[in-house]
Amino acid sequence: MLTSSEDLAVKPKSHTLRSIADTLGVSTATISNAFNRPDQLSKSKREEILSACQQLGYFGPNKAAQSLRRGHSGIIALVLADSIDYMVSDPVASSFICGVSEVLKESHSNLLLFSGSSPSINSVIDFVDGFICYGVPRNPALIKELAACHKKVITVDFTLPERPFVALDNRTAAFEIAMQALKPDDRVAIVGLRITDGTVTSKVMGETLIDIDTSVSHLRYCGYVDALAQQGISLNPSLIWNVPESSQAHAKIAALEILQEPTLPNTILCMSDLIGLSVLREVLSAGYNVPEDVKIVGFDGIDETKRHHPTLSTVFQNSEEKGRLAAKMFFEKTPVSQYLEYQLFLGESC
Amino acid sequence: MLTSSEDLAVKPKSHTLRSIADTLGVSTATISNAFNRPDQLSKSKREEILSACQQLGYFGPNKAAQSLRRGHSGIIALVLADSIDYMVSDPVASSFICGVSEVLKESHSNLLLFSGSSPSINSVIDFVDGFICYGVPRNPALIKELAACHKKVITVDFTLPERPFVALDNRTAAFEIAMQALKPDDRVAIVGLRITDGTVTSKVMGETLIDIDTSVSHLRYCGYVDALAQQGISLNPSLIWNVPESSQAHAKIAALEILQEPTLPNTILCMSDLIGLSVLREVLSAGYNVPEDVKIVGFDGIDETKRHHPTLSTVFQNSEEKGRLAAKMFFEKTPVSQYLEYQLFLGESC
DNA sequence: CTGTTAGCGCCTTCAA
DNA sequence: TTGAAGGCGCTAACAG
Repeated sequence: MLTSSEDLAVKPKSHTLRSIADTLGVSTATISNAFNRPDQLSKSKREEILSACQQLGYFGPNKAAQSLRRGHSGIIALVLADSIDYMVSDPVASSFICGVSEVLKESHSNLLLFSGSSPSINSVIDFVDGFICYGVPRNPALIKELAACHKKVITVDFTLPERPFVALDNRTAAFEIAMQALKPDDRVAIVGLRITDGTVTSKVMGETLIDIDTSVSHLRYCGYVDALAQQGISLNPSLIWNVPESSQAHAKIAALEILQEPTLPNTILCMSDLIGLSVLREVLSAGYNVPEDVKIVGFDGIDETKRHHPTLSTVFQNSEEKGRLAAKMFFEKTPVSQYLEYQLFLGESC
Repeated sequence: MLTSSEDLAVKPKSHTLRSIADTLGVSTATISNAFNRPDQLSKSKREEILSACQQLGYFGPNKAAQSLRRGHSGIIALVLADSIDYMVSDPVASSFICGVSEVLKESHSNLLLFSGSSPSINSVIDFVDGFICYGVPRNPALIKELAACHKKVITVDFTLPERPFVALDNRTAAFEIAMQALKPDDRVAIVGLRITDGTVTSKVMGETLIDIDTSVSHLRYCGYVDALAQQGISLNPSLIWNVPESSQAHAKIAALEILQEPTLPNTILCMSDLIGLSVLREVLSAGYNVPEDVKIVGFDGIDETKRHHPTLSTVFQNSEEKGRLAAKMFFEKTPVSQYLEYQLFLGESC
């Protein structure tokens, strides 16, 4: 009596497989099996053990030890292109995250959010079963690490040698939407999203464009240029801006600079809807008419474009579905790369 | 020569502390010390080892093993009130996540996103160093688990016995903003956010309100009721709605129902800005004037309220700062609970 | 169906 | 300064 009440009082420490086995008078394997391999012991014994554990406050084998032993944890890292704070507030990125998390939930896996500007994936690599990589990581070192990494890696909207990916055909989509907007003799400006490594909004001019051939920015840029060529329009190299992230604030700067140009471009190709909407607002509030004076094209198809008037012409992509695809792909034995469907949306902006 | 090139070719397997120690001809402790305790060996030896490891492609001790041994991982779980897909798209929640992630980055910790509707925290408890809990978890079982859990737990916007928390004084804030809006003889409706456990938007009527005394919903409700009492206004119990999550879609349903009421309320107290804005839109598009016919109050102070006209009266809280506070608190040895500042914002909606 | 054992990869006294 | 050894808590063969 005394002893047992003392035991209780003195036990703030948590149980282990071993300690439980001892107090229940069975071997550790039996406890382990009770939790992990129902077929290895009688149903009655199993239930007996499980309920005893419940009573004792033991909720199953330690996951960290389990992960060490088994070599997998059920945690999947989602590597965002940029810092988490930025990505979470981007509607396109957060839709993607939603899609991923939906599938992970079904698979009883957990989501580790990892920033693409972190110094190295090594701080988590041993904890996770692999990586879903959303966009080219801001830190180029991560690209190499992910390429070399021994764990499963799925890339999204860019490619890595030998790795399965899910992506939009950004080049074709950009080409097609631009073709809808462009007329011969248009004076065109491009507002690029992360087409250089610059961290402030500015004209691109001499700067070298970001060098990942398969990056979203590169492909959309090529698509726009393809369309210009097709229409026989020459692009004035001084009318290309770069914004480092898809936000109102950055885009507004570019928009204001465009409005300062000696001759106003009459067509502005933007690499995201957030940028497109921002440019649209500024152009309107400067007193111009859209699309009569200026035509504007966005990209992504975020909800806000539908609520806003004039509506923005854009490429609609289902980011949530993209997330689901990437996550499902993660769990396939032999994943095969996929392109995501998209739709052109012809709005009132051109 | 031959052997070394063969070695290289045959080595797809990754290194361990042991294997590295062997090939370098030192003990495992030395390698471990080189990475973890620079003071335990000569600077020169350390650098020699580190660069050899670099060469070999060994990037330091396995984190999973380290975590098992040391008992901590550098991973912190952020338990969201609801499913991840929903929370990420809520501007208030995502600002909070931003704040948290910002501090975690500085502390070189990683963020595990965990859904409040998960069946149990046990699936991650052994991987993480503790929990930051944003709002009352949808699954009540988690509340108990978190209360009993042996790891560090910080709660946000609700409390758990003996656990440090960061919160807004929701009751006072709700009281104050309601006092600004209310006039004696107002006919008041309340659109509550998760004030019951219902999963669809509907009138509350007989249903019991959510029973966590310290929950946001409960406190805001009390604050509104306090203000009504103060003004001598009686609340018609059939004019209380519950929306299960702060989204346009759900709020719209409540708004439309309110507009169907035989006598239109002239003051609508909403428990979030997303709800408030949605109600505002519906009221306007039904042809009523704001605030002449109907006054509307929101809560949170999200960006969109400033861009929208008429502007919404609301309580502004800095969610990002809240996130930072919670994360900082997590790292303190003896954290002390804190209340977050807030500001009343008097808009054109009342 | 149950128990024994050898590690998973590491850290940390302790002795040399 | 370095090396040897005992676990951290668990799982998967293998015996019994």
